[in-house]
Amino acid sequence: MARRNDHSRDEIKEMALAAAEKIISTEGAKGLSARKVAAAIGYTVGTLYLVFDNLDDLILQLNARTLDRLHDRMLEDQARHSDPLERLLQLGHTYISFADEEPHRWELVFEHRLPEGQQPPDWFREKVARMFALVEAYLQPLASNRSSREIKQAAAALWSGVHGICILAISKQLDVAGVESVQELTQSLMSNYLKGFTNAKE
Amino acid sequence: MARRNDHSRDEIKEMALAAAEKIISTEGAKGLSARKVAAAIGYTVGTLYLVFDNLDDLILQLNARTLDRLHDRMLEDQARHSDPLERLLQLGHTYISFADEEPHRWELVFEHRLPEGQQPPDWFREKVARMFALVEAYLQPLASNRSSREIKQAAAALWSGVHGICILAISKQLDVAGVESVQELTQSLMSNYLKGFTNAKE
DNA sequence: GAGACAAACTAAACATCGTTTAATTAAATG
DNA sequence: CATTTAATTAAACGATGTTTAGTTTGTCTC
Repeated sequence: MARRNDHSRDEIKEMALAAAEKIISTEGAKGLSARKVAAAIGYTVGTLYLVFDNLDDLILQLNARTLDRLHDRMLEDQARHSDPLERLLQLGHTYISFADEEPHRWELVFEHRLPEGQQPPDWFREKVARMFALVEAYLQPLASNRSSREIKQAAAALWSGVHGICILAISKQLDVAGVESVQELTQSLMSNYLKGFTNAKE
Repeated sequence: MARRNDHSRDEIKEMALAAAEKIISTEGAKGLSARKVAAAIGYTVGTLYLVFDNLDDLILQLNARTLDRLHDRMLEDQARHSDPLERLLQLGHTYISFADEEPHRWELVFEHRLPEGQQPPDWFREKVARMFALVEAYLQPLASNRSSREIKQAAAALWSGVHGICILAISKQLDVAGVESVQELTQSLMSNYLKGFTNAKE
């Protein structure tokens, strides 16, 4: 059969991404395959390749959704606080919580590698940059005496740190180090760093 | 042919790991395959499966070597300093340098995932724990007033932070954030955290 | 030294994977 | 109604991890 047109190209894309998300969530990155996604939405692999360039493209778009959702969550959770420091700490908390709730989906964002030499498209890189910018924005009022370059760097340091905790926690390597509470570790990293950063005369 | 016994099992293992290391270094994780390793050492896949349980086993042993080498480098570089703070900062520096020089090999250690539900063997987890212990040991003299639990947590925070920088740097996501020098970022993370951690009354 | 056993090694197979191809079907158009 | 055109599939290709059965060869025993 052909030209069924039961679904538009965009609809198929949406269905495929939704199906892929479900597979990832339950089976992890290794469980994802083109045929599995195709079967889940009642189409064949061929159709999938009509809508996506290849599997990397599909994964990239899936990761974009994850980043969007994470960004939304971060903005949402901000509403709970008005104190600048509290808001910043909340960012870290939300980041860890999200990764904890959706480990496989979060993992895929940061562990998927494009073929050697190939870089993610700009629209993807912007979504990552947006998260940095969020940290930067909330850091600003805490360090008004610092240059924008210093604040940029501090934001990068903070996010990298929280990100590192996230990764090690997900791969269970923090248990080895005797860490009891990941959230507590995150708060300690952030607040100690901020103490050093905001008080330092140098 | 059979029973050539040109090489002992251990020799084959050594050859295979060396070949795998070369493949990883030049082609990255995706370039690694059982057949490629086998061909590189003049044997067949079957022989490889006589010496390793499976590819995951091979990769695990390869990663163990990488961790050993990293640990050695860290100990070596320590000799350059006597000041405790300098030594601790040097740890971070060495970690970043190593990852920068051997990105693919380092990446494989922390991005390789065993099948769902399966955990790395104890001998592997110990190698990771050893690195935490190193940080902890050099942190001790800088925070003698802190409890061992607090020092453990601070060591975990420091290592997670440096680790996070490493990962984001390798996947080029720090460029997006406008970071110029990864080493500078690392030093800033560590020293600001330490300022906060060692000065804090709380 | 001949024969038997066990171990080393290979070739070939299996199922699965990403991706491409050609063929087929059905809607849209004239 | 005939024809074009686009949607969809079935089938194929080469590569993957892993297993299987078979073949070769060193070593041990008599």
